[in-house]
Amino acid sequence: MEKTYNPHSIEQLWYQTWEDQGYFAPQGSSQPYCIMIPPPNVTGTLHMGHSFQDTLMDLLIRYHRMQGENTLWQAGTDHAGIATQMVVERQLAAQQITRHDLGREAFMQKVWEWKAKSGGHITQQLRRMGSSLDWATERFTMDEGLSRAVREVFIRLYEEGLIYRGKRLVNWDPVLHTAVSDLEVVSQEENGSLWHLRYPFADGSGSLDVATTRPETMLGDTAVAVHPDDTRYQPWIGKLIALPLTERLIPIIADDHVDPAFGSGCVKVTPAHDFNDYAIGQRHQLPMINIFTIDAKLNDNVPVAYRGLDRLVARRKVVEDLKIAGLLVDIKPHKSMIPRGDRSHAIIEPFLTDQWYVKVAPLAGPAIQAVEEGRIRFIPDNWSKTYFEWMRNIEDWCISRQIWWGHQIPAWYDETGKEYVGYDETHVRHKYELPESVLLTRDPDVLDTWFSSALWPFSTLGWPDQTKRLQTFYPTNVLVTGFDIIFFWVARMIMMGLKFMGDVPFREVYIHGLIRDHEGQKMSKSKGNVLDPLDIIDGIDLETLVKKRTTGLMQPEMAPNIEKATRSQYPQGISNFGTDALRFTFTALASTGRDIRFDLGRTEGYRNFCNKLWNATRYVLMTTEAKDTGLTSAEVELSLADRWIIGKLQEVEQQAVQHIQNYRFDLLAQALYEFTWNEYCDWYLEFSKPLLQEATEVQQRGTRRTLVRVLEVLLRLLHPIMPFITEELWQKVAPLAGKSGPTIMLQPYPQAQLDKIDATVLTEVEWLKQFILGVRRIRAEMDISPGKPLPILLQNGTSEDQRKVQDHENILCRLARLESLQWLEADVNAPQSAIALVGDLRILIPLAGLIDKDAELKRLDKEMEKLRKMLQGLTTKLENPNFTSRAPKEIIEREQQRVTEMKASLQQLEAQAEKIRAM
RNA sequence: GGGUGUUUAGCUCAGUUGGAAGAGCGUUGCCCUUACAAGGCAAAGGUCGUGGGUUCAAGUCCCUCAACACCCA
Repeated sequence: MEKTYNPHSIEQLWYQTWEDQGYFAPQGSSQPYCIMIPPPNVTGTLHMGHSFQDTLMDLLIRYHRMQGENTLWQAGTDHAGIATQMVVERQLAAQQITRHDLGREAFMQKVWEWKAKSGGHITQQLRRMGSSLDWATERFTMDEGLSRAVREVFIRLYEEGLIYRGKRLVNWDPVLHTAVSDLEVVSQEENGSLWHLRYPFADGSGSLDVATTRPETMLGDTAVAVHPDDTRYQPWIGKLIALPLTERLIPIIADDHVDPAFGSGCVKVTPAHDFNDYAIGQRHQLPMINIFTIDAKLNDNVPVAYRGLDRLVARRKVVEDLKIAGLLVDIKPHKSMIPRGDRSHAIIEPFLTDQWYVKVAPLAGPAIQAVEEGRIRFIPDNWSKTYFEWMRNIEDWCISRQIWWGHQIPAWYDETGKEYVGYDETHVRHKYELPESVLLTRDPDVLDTWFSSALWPFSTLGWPDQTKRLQTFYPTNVLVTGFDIIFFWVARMIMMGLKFMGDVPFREVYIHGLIRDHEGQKMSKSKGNVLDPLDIIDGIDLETLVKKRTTGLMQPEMAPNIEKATRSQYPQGISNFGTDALRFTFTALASTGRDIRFDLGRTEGYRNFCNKLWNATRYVLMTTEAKDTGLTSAEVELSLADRWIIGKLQEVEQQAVQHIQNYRFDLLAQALYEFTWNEYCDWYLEFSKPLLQEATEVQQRGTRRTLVRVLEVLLRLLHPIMPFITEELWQKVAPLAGKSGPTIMLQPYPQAQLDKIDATVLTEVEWLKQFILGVRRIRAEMDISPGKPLPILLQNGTSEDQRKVQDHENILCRLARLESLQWLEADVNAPQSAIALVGDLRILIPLAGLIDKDAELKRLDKEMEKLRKMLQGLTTKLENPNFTSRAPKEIIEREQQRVTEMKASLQQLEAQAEKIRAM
């Protein structure tokens, strides 16, 4: 074995083997366990959020697979309507072609070609993470099968009246010319102005001032609203305004949603161009005047002078014209939230269009109930509150998009505009008895990508066919996802699952936090703080990293700052930490919080952990290979150390399973790290060294057997977190432990055998540790070289102490680096010494030539001071009659016990100090 | 404005039914000790955001306030 762990020499090879051998496929007929991958965007590349989430899913999957369950991790990607269409359009644009030049059919062909060529990028990256997805049954939301499921659901919902077409306000992207979902709109604070406009009364008796951030929309105003209790305006409610720049008269209305403290307390109401105003318009039956074209230019509903102007050009002209008319009161700087499309970066407009909707309320009821009744459990539980909050205020879901790439809506219109819904045109004609003479045109719109994602838990398994897979794996066990898409995806899957499968899509929803940078900032290209998981795995030099972060920026002026920050944060670039270290980092970070700060220092630490495990294995192999590791029936004797580490192993096995079941991956990582490093490596391997040198052959056989067996189990315990290194090492260790099999992946996950924990063994090893630590502490504090063997004297021990010293003399001498051990009678006057206590046992290290007398006195003083302080606190507590009369007996006894021990120690130390002083 | 969280060591975070304040990283010493310097041995470092309350006992339960974050409007 290499002296240093090198992830790259092992990772790819093992993944290839696993995939080729078909280990990722469900196996057997035992209890099924299934997780659906949240399908990543087919145009996407793997980011930190994915790799975090996929690590946790893979951990669960590997654990359950090792438990022998029939385990499926369903693979797949979604077709990402807008994103994919844009990618292909951009390629066409390079050849000066638009999709309209090609026509719909040819364009779709181009998209499929792109998908075949480049659509597998993210799935390749998932493989680099070690994800054990069942690739053989990978699905895509535009597959024929999934498309059939989409049509089926659409038609059934339509026939039940749960899908309808209507004119509503939607988020409109004026560049892409489509409705977009809330998730695709990013609102950010931008500098703007608040314009105060004067609206004169129609009867000339005065005017009102209104404040607005969007003066151009005044051309579509249909009312002015004030708060009903606002005494300033009460007299004018019901009066008419002569809307400036137009010929229209609009009423002054009262509505409690008006904030009297904002601006002048009067708001202009533009129901066709603002979501709040739309609601006001609904309440007051106001007319809605759409003043925009699909490009967000002013249309023919405004006076001629403004027609055809872009909204921002129109804004300047409106303001100018109002100023000329003397109706501009004031302009104040104002910060407001500006919604922009996450793809086009255009300002999104609330826009009145005909769209298809899902009537959500009837579906939401059962979905709420499923969570209330515990048929679906959120972890952590408090996310159910967020879920309920949203589900109880749910609005209808706009599912149509005005793009080409996606599931085209299965609706046809005749020449009068009447709609017919069916599987295809033939079916529609048959179903509605339409003769060939009726000209039908298909609705050009496609469905929101989330519509097909909502069906993912059953469409991937073959629905609407009642396949064996569907029967086996639905409902799935757990959904692993971020809280940001509870509304967009989780809730919709629950609704659709209940509706079409009659059962929940998953029994548990594990909500994890979102990965942020080391300062808690969201990672984004524009901030230049993005880390690419592949760069952490493979490493990247500084220049490449800088280049990667500063090219293709939306705001190129940010580049110098980004470059500076990057150079200062990663002066050496990023080292190649490997997949296992990255996975361990994610596992250790997966606590219950909602923000997770990612710090590469952690990854480095866990890379070191891999190296530790690697070298521990090297040691074990060096001491056991080609030797008898107790595989035959030859006699075996287990030492105290052997029995101790076997006991500790049972404890950590028990904890590991508990933590996985509780979804506390951070605690899992911590427990395994602690056991590996601080118990197995720091103590047990050290104990084994003297044993293997000095013990009898029967005992050595026992220790060698324990070394390999414990390591073999440990590798299995760690496998779900770190699949590669554990496989590599297991292949070497397993035969020595009497295990065989082609892969660690399919070996059983360790189960604790609690009867192997022996309390007396644990206490005895604890005693050994205290003894060794006592000597080491003096050595370190007295500046005695760690290499120098020390002669020590022992005094005042019990017969048990004497027995222990005798039994473990070689361990004590080796680990504490002792030259000699000698017992003194209690009444013998010991030479001037430094002292360490293990209970009543005094460990004396003669000062002669080694230790400064004053230094030892100082050390003793410090220790005594600490003891006195603690004693003080405990004594007052025990003297309090309230405590002694009300606290449970065990607690009181324990405290009394502590006082006794401390008093004894203090006495010993005081006597020792006295003695040194006297000499 | 409504909702949900967070506040514990220099940094990032754990902390079970209330019963001796923990880890990793960083810092400081000493050591290249035959598995590992990506290491070993040891040490320092905390009024648990504030102010109250319940209790024999509060990081933990209740209330107040403050700061910060996110979601919805």
